[in-house]
Amino acid sequence: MAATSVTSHTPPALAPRRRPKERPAELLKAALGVFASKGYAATRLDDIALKAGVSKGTIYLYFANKEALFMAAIEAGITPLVEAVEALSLDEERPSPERLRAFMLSWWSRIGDTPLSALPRLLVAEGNNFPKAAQWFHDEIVTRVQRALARLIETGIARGELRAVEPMVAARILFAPMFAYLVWRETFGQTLCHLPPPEQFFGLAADLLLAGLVRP
Amino acid sequence: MAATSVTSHTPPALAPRRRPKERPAELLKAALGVFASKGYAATRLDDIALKAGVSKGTIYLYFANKEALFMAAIEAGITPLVEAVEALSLDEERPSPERLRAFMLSWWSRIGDTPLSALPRLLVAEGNNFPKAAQWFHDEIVTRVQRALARLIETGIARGELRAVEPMVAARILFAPMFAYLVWRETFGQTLCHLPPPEQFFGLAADLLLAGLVRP
Amino acid sequence: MAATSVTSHTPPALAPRRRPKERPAELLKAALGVFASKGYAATRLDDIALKAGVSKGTIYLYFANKEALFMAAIEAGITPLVEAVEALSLDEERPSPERLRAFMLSWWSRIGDTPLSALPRLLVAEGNNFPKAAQWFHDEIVTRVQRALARLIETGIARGELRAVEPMVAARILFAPMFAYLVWRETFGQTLCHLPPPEQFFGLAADLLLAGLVRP
Amino acid sequence: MAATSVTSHTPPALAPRRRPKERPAELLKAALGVFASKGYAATRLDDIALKAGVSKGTIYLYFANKEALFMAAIEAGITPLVEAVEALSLDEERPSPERLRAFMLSWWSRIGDTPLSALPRLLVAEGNNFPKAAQWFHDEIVTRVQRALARLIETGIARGELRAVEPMVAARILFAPMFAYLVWRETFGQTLCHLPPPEQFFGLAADLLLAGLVRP
DNA sequence: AATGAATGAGCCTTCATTCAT
DNA sequence: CATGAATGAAGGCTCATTCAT
Repeated sequence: MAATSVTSHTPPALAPRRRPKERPAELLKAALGVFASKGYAATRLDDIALKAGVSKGTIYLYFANKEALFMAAIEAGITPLVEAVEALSLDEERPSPERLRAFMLSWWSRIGDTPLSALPRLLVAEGNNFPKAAQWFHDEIVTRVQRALARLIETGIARGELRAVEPMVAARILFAPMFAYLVWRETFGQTLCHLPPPEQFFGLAADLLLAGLVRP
Repeated sequence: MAATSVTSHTPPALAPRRRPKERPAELLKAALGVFASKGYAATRLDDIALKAGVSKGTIYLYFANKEALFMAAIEAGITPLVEAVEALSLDEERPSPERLRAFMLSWWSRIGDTPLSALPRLLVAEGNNFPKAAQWFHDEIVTRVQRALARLIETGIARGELRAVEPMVAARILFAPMFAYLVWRETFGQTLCHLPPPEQFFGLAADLLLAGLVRP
Repeated sequence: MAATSVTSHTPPALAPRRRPKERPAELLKAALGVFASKGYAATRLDDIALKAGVSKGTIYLYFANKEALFMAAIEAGITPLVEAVEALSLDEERPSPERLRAFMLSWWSRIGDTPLSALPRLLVAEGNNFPKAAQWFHDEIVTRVQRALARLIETGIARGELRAVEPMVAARILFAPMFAYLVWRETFGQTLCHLPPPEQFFGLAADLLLAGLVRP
Repeated sequence: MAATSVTSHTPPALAPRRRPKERPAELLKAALGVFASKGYAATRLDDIALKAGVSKGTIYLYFANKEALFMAAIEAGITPLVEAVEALSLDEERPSPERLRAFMLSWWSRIGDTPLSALPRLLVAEGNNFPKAAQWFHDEIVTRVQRALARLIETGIARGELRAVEPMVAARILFAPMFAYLVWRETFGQTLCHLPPPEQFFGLAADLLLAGLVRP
């Protein structure tokens, strides 16, 4: 009837499972996992589809293209990360040194030791290729943690518990061990690079830094 | 046709002629630059060839394939980094607190503030895809810095200048601000993320951490 | 809650409800429109479904596949075209020159100036990919118009009104302006290609051609 | 060394033949052939590459993408077509009726009966999808033929050989049989649609139309 | 009957790799 | 040594087709 090669489509084979409402979230979760593990360019949509238990074409029912999926996955990762950051221990009743120590430890248990920890390394890796995403991550997460720490320090100074230091700079410094420990573990693996256990690391970090912060 | 003397007088002309001996090094430099900026998968050999002022085929005269070029570029970046690390200030004569402060500042001026700073971020980004390279970088660089710091601390403890802390763990903690500051600047840019100037940052970092280390 | 009578009074509402019997025809109409506008390969079933106000899957309730839909759309277009051709002015009473002129003008008003005009161009475009359809169109439409013209000429010759020419060849020649005008307008647009208005074009065409046909 | 699936390229196999200077023209010729036969959307770059004796990737060394190749192929087809049109018989010495007849016949031998004849049908088919190309074709070819015919008619009128008719409209009408015969043959095939031989067709067409044009 | 989510083959496009010059 | 034309495998994306609901 028709010319050769103009029409020649073969039908699907296996039965599809339908969960339209959950699909986007499942896809985003799978996407974030693969992106975080391989990076943007090395990730094939096939991998994501496979991980999500879905065919490649399904992705395009929910996302315009690879980049849109990436950005959405970042967003889907940032949201709970923001929540986790906001939930970090900030008990105002306790003295400042205790609060700082608790903040560090709760950072680890609520973020560092969870799947949320994949995001920071991903954004460090893709920061150059996706400046918008990097900026966004910085504004939403890094800045937020830093501000929480800075407020904690300011309160401590106001209460006379801490020395008068520049709060935003000190906050960066307090944040550095938290960030570095997480990135190291994500990049090199806990054991491969002989990272001390988190309790020991954050315990000593708090000891050392607080000694400098606390008013004699 | 013309008198021999006439033509033979024409000088060797402006023939600076490329020096094949330097080719590999030029390629590696270009490669490291592009890899560090875009990551492994997003880097095209065309880009590297263009940056090196060479044709794409030339790369294959010196390297077996993209991966070999990548590994060689990493190696070519690690070597001067190791040298820079070894050259970090370790003046044994001065008291320990001064030595630590000097170490931090010389880290910044000799590494953080130089093109060498591109490498750590690249390896954080590609750690998952090239575990061998990551391990290698960790062993050669991270461990080396850490050991230098640990030795410094051990000496300080032995001299009675510093409190008795676990040197390797304390070294990690001291290294964290150095590492974090560098990664932040590479990823988000000095100004975009409102990073304090290095002197202020490392100055306060040394103050705080030393307060915890120094024996009262 | 509310009185039964109140709610039960609400009328059967505005439920004009689709009439499944007309579905296939609506689909064919939509299909022909899109196929004619974009060609077979560039047409997506989505477009057709959208235009028909139906979901994509519905198409498969009535047609085996895209090709079957295409052929059916062609057929659905050919049928009224055949009818229109058969209805073209053939008043045997009038003298042959008048009959020819009337034939041309009624071609334009009954076919050229209606949606039926989309079909010829579509078949010119897809003739190579769908030779069966092309042959079919030619046999049903082109040949029919030609035969009508040829009969008209034969009668005129028999009556002594027209010169003795090969009727089938002369018919082709008379058909050429009709066909060309239609294709030009469909392809380039009436105004974009500065086509003269149909009355002028067909008037002059009839003048010129009849001068050659009519017996001096 | 590297992570699985990050790098896994296999080398080419067969020896490439190098004719860089002739490549673009070969590609354009092959492309025009396939596009004209199947239409834009149904044409696969593989087909073109195969026909040009080249691999698919080679196309992208010379053309940005499928559409650019299409437009370039059109252009490559239009150029010789314009030349052929300009070379159509316009011998001013002979009387106008002879000139018109010669014009028609030379149209057929120089264009209709050559590979150049593929282009008009292609542009009729793709006119809706590529309006720019259609407009271009119309301005370059259709208008040019029409103007040549119109000038011929004007001269004939000025010489008193032809009746006073609107030259541009009459030109369209004279062009119609030429255009229609070509499109019919391209679409339905010479024999399949019982097209009379060109000499007979154009001979009678000239007879009929000239009878209307020539001054009694 | 109708829907629309899901599928997967296929096509355009890229790019690491090769090789004749 | 160096080039750059050529290759072809792979990946992003589309869309005809199916099927559970």
